[in-house]
Amino acid sequence: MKTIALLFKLNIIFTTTISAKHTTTNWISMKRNRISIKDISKALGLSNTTISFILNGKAEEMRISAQVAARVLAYVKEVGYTPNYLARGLVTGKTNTIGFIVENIGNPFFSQIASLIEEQAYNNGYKIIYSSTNGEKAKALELIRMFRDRGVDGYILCPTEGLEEEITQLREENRPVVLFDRYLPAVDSHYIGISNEDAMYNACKHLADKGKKHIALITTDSQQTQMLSRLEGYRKLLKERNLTAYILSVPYEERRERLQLDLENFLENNGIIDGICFATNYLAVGGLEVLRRNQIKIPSHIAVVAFDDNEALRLFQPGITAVAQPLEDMAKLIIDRLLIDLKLGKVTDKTFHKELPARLIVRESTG
Amino acid sequence: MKTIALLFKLNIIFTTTISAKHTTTNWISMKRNRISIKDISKALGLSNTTISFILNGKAEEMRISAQVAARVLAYVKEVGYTPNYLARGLVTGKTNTIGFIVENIGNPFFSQIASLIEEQAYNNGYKIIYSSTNGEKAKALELIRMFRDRGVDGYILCPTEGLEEEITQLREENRPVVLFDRYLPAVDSHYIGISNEDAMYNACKHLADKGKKHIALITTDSQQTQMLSRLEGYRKLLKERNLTAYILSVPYEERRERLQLDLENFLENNGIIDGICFATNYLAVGGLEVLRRNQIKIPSHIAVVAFDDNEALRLFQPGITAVAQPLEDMAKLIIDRLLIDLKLGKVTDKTFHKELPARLIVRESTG
DNA sequence: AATTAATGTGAAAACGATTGCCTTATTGTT
DNA sequence: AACAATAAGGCAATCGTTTTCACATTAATT
Repeated sequence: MKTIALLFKLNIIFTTTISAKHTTTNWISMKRNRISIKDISKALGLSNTTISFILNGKAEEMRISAQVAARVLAYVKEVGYTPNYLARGLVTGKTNTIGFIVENIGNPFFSQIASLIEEQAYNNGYKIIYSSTNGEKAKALELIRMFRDRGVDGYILCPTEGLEEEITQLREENRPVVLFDRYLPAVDSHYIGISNEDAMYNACKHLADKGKKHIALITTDSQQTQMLSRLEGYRKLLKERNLTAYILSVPYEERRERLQLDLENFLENNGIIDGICFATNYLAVGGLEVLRRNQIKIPSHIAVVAFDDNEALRLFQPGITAVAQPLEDMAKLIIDRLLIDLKLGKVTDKTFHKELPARLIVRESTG
Repeated sequence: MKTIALLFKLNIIFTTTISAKHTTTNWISMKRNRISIKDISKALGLSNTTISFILNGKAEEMRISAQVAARVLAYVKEVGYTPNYLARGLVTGKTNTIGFIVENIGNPFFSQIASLIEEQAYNNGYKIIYSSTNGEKAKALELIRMFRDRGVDGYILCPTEGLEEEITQLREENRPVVLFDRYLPAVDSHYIGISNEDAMYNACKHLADKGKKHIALITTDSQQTQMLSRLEGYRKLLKERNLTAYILSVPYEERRERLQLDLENFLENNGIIDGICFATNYLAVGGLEVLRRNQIKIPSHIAVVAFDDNEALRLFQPGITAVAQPLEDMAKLIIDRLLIDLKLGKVTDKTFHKELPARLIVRESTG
């Protein structure tokens, strides 16, 4: 027992610090106040070259004397110089920026992996520029081009369908690309994902092993590879157990609006269903709401398995068994792979295509 | 069922362009293949100036003849020229980029608002660079500086404590800043948030109205304004109803690890508690797990209200009443405000300080 | 016819780095 | 003493734009 209560001082701590600086310039221009290499070289009676070499750790290599180097570094620290990345990028063609394109950053799956990728990128000196496609090809294309125009060094993409040409193009231009979550069969590119077929197979198997005979798959009609593989996994299990398939395929474009109604109809028309696999997280969340509204008992009446795990599922009562993707591992592989190409300065010829195993988190204790 | 397969012509479109320049270098360098203004002016027998003016819509203003303009635009479209933003940024000092700093993009509250902000920014021609502070001042400072070095035009910050000087500095340099979720009392800056005190007051009131007499607040020891205000709201209601305060203040730094144990102890030592307000979303999620593990009946034994609404709470059974922040409105206000300063080219003297009302979503039907 | 005023363009200087190639000591060799 | 080799740094071009002037036509004015 500790904590509790406490006095909360409404802190006025900082009032002193605020006033002092920038008294002379009543200028209204911004940016002009930043110190540049030229300022440094002038102040120290050296050349830009020398400063630049020292700043880039090439002092020895370029035979700059240790004293000069020390003097420069000291001065740089003193005046708090930091390089202008735009200028540097202009000449080097590198920006230390990675373009990160997801379907929707508001989706927990993407935001979590984003969080992990961001951290790793950051640790390697890279910043992230991100944007969401909402699954629209047009937006995705626009984003890729915009990123290119801004000189991002590499791309992490959750591709929409129809991006084949553009991605091929990127690779031809020697711009490192890593796809994740899904890939494009017609394009040879690095890809990190999970073994969706196995994962879904296991998920369904779990239901079957619990004695469920009429297992449905709730999915979308999108042709994204991860969805197709999950479908395959479902099919495989059904075939193995000689079960009938019940598939509800919600139109991808209207997945938000239609899910609820479509699912209700589907269940009504297929009263025999006693198990459901949701092929992705938003379907699971929306679907569980429907089940609840219709007072369907889980898992006795219908048992449920969801793809992707997250807070919502973790807290759901009764426990929902879920397929958890190894987010940390994926993030690490993605970044590592991208960094290899980035360091190399060109796209490697052999593409890396890795599918990690997913983990089935069994939650319902009661059968 | 359609698609799949297709033939993707491995386009050789660019091979011509690539060879022409830098023939000497049999370099494998990238980027050199992009067409520049200079290429255009050369090809069309015009000057860079003319091209630039036309491209920037200043053709009329600069009295470029309509025919020339048309010719240039046609050619530009034909060769698919797009400007190099780095070069442009170097001279204009603008990058059309907004730095977006949140506590953790993996947190649904932040990722959802990020999604909304991104969309609005995008519609206004701005891109987002984002990063997470994890609540650490040092990381926040580093990020702000990194963003500055990259020449972002404006900042959207969810500030940690201790950022007063840096933010003041930004404003003095005329760099637009908008804070959200919380603000820094010692700094005069734009801020968009919700009326936390009222929101928490109403949340607690809801519990009190349901007859709860021993209402606890689960919060952190952070001095962030939004947390302090929520505490005030809680205090206000208790005072009004003449109730005793039960406050569990989890150390902010160890909020993940300690919450569960601290909460269990807290409840054990205060068996009389019959209502709980969670001051923020991760506390609610973690806390509800504890309540469930301890088989505490909600709301009959302990009634619960959570701050922030999200999928997890929406799905939780029994329904958990929650304080929902008006994310869309906040996002819109944030962007609008930032755009005003951005268009203006300088920081407006009067700061905008807006607290939107939050909505209490009552969920438990049974009392 | 000469001057002025529009019109349309272009030259060149930024912006702030990076980098290939020089220049000048200084030291070492024979 | 003459010359090469090395050490320590500097010059200036370059990246791709934007933007300030200046210049060259042509049309209009007096």
